[in-house]
Amino acid sequence: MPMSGTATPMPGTSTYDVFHDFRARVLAALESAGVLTDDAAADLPLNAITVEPPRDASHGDLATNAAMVLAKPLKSNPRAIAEKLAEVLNSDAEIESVDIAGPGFINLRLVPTFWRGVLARILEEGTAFGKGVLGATEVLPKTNVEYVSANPTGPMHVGHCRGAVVGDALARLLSAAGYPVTTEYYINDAGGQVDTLARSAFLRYREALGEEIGPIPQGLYPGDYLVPVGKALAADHGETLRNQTEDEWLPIVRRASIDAMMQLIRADLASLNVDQDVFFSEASLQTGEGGDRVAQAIQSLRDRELVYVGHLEKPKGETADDWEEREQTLFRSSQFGDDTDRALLKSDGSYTYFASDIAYHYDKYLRGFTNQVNVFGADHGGYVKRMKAAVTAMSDGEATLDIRLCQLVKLFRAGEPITMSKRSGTFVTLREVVDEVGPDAVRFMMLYRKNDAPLDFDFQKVTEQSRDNPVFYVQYAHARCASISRMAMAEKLDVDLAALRAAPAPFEGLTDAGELALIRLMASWPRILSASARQLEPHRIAFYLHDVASAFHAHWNRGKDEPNLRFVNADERQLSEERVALVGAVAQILQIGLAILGVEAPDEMR
RNA sequence: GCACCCGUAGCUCAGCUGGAUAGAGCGCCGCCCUCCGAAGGCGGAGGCCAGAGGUUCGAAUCCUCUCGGGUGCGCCA
Repeated sequence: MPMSGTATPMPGTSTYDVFHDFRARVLAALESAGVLTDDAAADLPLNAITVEPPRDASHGDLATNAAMVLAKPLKSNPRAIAEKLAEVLNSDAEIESVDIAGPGFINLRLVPTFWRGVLARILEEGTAFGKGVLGATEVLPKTNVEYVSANPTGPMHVGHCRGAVVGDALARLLSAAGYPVTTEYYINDAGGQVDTLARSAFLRYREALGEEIGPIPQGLYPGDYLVPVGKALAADHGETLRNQTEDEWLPIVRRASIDAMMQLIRADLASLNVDQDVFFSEASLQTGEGGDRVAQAIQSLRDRELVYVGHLEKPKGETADDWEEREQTLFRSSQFGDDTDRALLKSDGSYTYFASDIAYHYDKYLRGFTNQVNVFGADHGGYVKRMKAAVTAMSDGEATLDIRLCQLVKLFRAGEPITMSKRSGTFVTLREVVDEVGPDAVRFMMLYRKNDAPLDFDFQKVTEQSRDNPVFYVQYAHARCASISRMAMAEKLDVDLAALRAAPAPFEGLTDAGELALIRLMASWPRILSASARQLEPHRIAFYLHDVASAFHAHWNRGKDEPNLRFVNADERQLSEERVALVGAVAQILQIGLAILGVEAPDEMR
């Protein structure tokens, strides 16, 4: 086997992580160097010891801060510790050189054989490489990712797009890292807006029966998408609804309209390759089999003495000119970090949206989700504290809620901003965007930015086939890999991975710095995946893939000036096979990463 | 007024939850195709990390304040 002795992964780890491996070696070296004694170790900040890639590759392959971290508690100086440590590390056959640099960094350079062994390992793990990194070393909580949750009152618009993509990628990311994940859409089908929807649809129903309805009155939804709903109602119910009172027809029309809107929405989501596991109805919280779940959730807060009747102070904003003081049923969210307590009941005694949402999150907790993640638009930022407060309160701190806010997306066409307004009808739907640029471009661009940074989306740029366009750039790298494999086939190369791995000195032909750099970059994948999942930051995957693509394109181009570096060379069959295997590994990493982003990895882009 | 987010190259943004000389793309300047996909690559110029204090071996990163931009602010959903 290529990996000898100490190179075995950490116990229980299913995927190979160089950084874990060498962190363990550093800790072991600290012991044998006499730096760590059993009784001293307990008090030392061992968790702060990291093994990372150095910022500048010229420093080496790996760097550790161990000496700097330990210097103070051991009342020693970093260099002294580093020197002791270096001596031990130097005896590791897989470490080529140990350098002490800067304030006390220890830089390790590993022997090329080691990196070739890593390549063998990566190829052996295949598309499972990196999978479950976090789950292998700890028990991960049952996780629920809720996203989109747009009101079921019409088709989705671009504003929903980012949340949909981020939520979906987040779920894929967490799942890849080993979390048991369920994705969910919360249907807001209980508020006043669905009654408005029903009245709007009822108008379309009368229209379908031949009535002249004229312009759609203010306050109702004017969109054409309700026309088919009206026709369907006419077909199903004929004249009967028209002769009923609103109390009679409203629930019927509402049900039908919501169902129709959810069909629209789910089709929109499907066009982006988004499909949640669970669609949870807000209305079912009150009318479902479990009785009034909202009342139960409020009761659970009451049991914790977190509900009271009181008054809120007048807010300072401009919005409160018609303020009048009222007595309200309130939740003590301020005990959990919120700015003020929040209302659970309206003055007419009905539940607030917040109360329903508490019940919904309580329900998720009762279903076992102690790790909850919500993706919201930035305009719901004010809602974050109270919701987190509620989850903490109801679960007595057992469950955590993370909320990712997505900032606005600004649309451009060739650098010119596209102004959107519902009034003027220049209102861009999600479907229009996907139809024009395709799901891959939409998804990648939405993920090629931190979710809390605003995003400019230029229709022209994202369809451009050039390196300006990161979607294309990464996909092109994959297509290029595939092209090389085709070339290898044409040359009748027999790339037998098992045989290559089993060779006495696997991949010994891979000696070029560019080849080894690619292996090193690929070796950092588990680290990228775990950091990305821990931080709930799918954009890191996108940037990493861009790095991989860049390193690959760069190396590919070197083959133009130096033909001996080309991957496929008919005269060097063994070497070519090893290189094609390397290319296969690059393609594999790109596939794994793109799958998390939900973007295709095409074999051709002609 | 308060809360949350943001402020990094001319522009758009990364910066691995405190590490070494702060990076990439665009734009600008100069190069590389009888060659595995030039739909690509290489090199150059370009920075007081908004500002001021603080924490420590070490700060773009953490804390405080100031300035500037965004979002939101009693029963809507």
